[in-house]
Amino acid sequence: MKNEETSPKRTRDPESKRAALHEAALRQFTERGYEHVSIASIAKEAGIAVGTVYRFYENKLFLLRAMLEGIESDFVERMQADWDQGGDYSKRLDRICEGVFDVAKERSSLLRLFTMTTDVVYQDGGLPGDRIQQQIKSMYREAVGDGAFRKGDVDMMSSMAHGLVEGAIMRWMRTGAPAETSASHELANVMKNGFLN
Amino acid sequence: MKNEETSPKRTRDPESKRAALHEAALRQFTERGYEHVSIASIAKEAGIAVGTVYRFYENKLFLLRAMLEGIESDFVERMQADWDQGGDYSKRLDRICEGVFDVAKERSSLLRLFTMTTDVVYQDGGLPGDRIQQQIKSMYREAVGDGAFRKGDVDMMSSMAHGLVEGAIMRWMRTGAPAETSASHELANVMKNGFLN
Amino acid sequence: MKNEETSPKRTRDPESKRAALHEAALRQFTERGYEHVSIASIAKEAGIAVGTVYRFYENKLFLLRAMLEGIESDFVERMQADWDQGGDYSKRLDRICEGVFDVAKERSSLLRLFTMTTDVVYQDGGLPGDRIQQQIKSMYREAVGDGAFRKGDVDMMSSMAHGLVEGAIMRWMRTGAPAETSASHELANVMKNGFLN
Amino acid sequence: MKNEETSPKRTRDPESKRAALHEAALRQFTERGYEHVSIASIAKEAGIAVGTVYRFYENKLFLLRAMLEGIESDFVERMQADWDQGGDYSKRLDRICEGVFDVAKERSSLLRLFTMTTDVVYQDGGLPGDRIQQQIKSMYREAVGDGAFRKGDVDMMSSMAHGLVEGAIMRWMRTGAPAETSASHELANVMKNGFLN
DNA sequence: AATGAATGAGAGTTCATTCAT
DNA sequence: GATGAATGAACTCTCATTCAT
Repeated sequence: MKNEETSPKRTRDPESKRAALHEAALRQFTERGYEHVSIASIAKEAGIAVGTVYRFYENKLFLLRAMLEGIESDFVERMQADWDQGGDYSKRLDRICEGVFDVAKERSSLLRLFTMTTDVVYQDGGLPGDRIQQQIKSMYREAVGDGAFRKGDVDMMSSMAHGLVEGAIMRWMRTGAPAETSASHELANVMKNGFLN
Repeated sequence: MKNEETSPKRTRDPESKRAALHEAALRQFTERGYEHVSIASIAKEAGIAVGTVYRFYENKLFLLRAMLEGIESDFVERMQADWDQGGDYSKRLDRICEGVFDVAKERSSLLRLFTMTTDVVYQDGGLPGDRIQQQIKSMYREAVGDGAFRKGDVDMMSSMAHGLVEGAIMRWMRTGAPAETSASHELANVMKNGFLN
Repeated sequence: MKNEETSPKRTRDPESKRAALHEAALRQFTERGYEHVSIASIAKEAGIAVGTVYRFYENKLFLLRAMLEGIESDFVERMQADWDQGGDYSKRLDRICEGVFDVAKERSSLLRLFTMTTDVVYQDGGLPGDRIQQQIKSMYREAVGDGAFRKGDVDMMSSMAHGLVEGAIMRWMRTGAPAETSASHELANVMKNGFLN
Repeated sequence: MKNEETSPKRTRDPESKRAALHEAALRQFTERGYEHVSIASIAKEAGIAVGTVYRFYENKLFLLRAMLEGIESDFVERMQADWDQGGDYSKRLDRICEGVFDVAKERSSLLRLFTMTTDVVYQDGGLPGDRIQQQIKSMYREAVGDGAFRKGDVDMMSSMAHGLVEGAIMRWMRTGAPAETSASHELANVMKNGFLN
């Protein structure tokens, strides 16, 4: 069953195909932008037929969404987990800042794609990042209830917090500097000064 | 300003044409997304011929860029002006925060477009917002030199500041709440706590 | 006839599969038109695999032809049988007219399909209906030889007779009115007046 | 302005283009069937660009319909005119039978197409030929009111009359025999015997 | 014999751009 | 300068057919 790349046709297991498809799509979407990438060109790079793409995903947009879906969850879940470890709020912020950089590192290509495709993915008024925003908001509310965070319009405060994190990560993504640990420390500091009582 | 109000279409004045073109393009780009808007449909709404669009702009992308160009400058210039009025840094931050909301308000449609088209405008690695980022960075550097701002990786710090502002404005853009003044106060507070020594 | 009614799908008996195939194809062709029905969708409704369709018929067109083939034979054979019972020509026409409505009734779905697919089935210059036409022609010739039918260009006369029958049946198919018996009487009357000496 | 076929691009008046388009479409639809003809191939034969086809017609089906539209009117109008000349009903039938063969002759290619495309043009339950059918029905009713035609289910009678005419014309279309005059006489005879009192 | 995943040619349609008028 | 008809490359998506399992 170990096909040696000799017979290009009708072989390989579905999951390796899906992986190749994602990989090719990710690379091309990131480099040229969703709208400028054709299914044909993705299929070609992935080594599958055009029709096969449509066995995996109903259409081009669903392909993009499927790829993006994971990353938002990754952030949300990691933040939740870090938060739930408890401890004082300063400690929590430290952990969360570390956590988001971890996820960003692991998923850097996808993250880049995530930030590129605003106008295409969510047409219903939703925005990519909304789930993360929600997560931040609920943590914020809890912390305010505990008297740990400064008061203010919750939506506005959590949106700013979200922007702060995004800014930090975007910066780090572009050059890798400052190193991850240092970056997460700087972020945590500003968060504490900006939002902690 | 000397439009006769008699025949709104077929205006002979080129600048009124350009204005109509921008208006139509802005509306359609914002509503349907750059890629899904055709030159023909913009031209029609603007009351000019397809070919005439190409007298104004070399191609579709140049039209978009031209429209976007202004808004980044508007922010940069306003921030610079507010900054240059001097005074202590806390005062400056107050002014700048007010200023950005002013610009955001005046240019809200364009700003929306600005945040929608990430993947289309800059393919060379540049990002929309880079000029604003630069502006923040240079102000940040100056303030650190004066001992007013906390030290840190300048790129990271200014990128976070940028994110913070963006988050605040995005929030405000989506619902108009909290009211402009209040929003700018909240932003200014977080900025002072987060970045001021 | 030994279907167990237990598991209607995945019958092992090839003929029941063929029947299911025909049934599904008939329904879908009639509803959506030959060209807009996919083999996959027929196979699905019939509860068999796509590949299995190709065990029964070489390709999609052969499937359609096979389905249609039967109905032309049905008409031809019934007309022949009714004619062969002999008696005077007026009686024969009565019988034949009854007969065609009988067949039309039994095979109404197929008949509808038959009238829908003109441009697809016969590309060689033949037309659906040609065999029926031939049958009518040979009966006509015989009746003219006997001095029972009016003379005239045999092809033209039998083609008109064919048209007359078709017109009557089409009318009846669309609404079921007038009732079968009445319809066949009206047809027989016109045939007698029109063609009998 | 008399372009000598020298510059294949961007010339010729719209009507010559539309004519070429119709001609090419008619030929290809007739020969290969609507579904097997691509817009590209029609455009090529017509000497225009694919996109130009879409300037004339919204889509492929509209092209077909536009081509067919005329012929039904031609028949209806001619029948009406012939009928309206008055005289006894026998005379009217003579005239009408001549008339339909005239139209059939003038429009023979279109007529062939008309009879080929049953399943494609009218999806709403209507059938090509329905307007002709209606026309026959209204004439039939009038003649029955005058006591000139045999009584019977009006729908059935007129549908048979329609079938008769169609049968005659189809026959004549296939080989051109018997000659037009003779063909129309035979048709008229059968109509008179079949329907006149 | 039966399956259905895989194929890829080919379809209809769109639209940025050109250029004769 | 302004126009908009014309262009044709390029797109997404479909589906008859094949063939490894």
